[in-house]
Amino acid sequence: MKYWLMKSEANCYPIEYLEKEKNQTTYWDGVRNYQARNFIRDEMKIGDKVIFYHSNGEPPGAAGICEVVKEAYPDFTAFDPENPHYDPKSKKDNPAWMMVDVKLVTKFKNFVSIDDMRNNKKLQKMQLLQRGNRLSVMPITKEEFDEIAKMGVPY
DNA sequence: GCCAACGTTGGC
DNA sequence: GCCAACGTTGGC
Repeated sequence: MKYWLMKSEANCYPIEYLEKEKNQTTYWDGVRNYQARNFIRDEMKIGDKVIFYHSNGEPPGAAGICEVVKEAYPDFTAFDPENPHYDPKSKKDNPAWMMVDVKLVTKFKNFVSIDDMRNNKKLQKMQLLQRGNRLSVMPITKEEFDEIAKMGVPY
């Protein structure tokens, strides 16, 4: 099993929206970066755990945990000219962009801000915290996942 | 709203 | 295939 961190803009699709979805499940659309796409297409498997991260938030940070419940399939929002994520380069017979379905596991009782993560020695190496990081989907280690989960849901 | 960082595009 | 210009991301 792998562990991931995925960013969603806090003012666009916060974790509260996922909470309200039917079966607390949604499709993760709008990834338009090849490196992130490759992770989704090639490496994400059912049961993988994902840190749901709020970017552009007040403050930015980890809001909860979800898990992959459906593996990569074409991101249909790329085919729709009306959709903000429309990309004419992606054809139905040769889709450029992929998505997975994720289901909410838990929303954190304690929101874990990016400052909290920066101040935690065990999380220093995370790609998220490196200068200039822009990837919206990135792998993290089990240790990092467990640490964030511990900070988010204290006993 | 600013702007550093970085990915993508397109002329050559 | 290089690289300048441009667009986007995302923390601040």
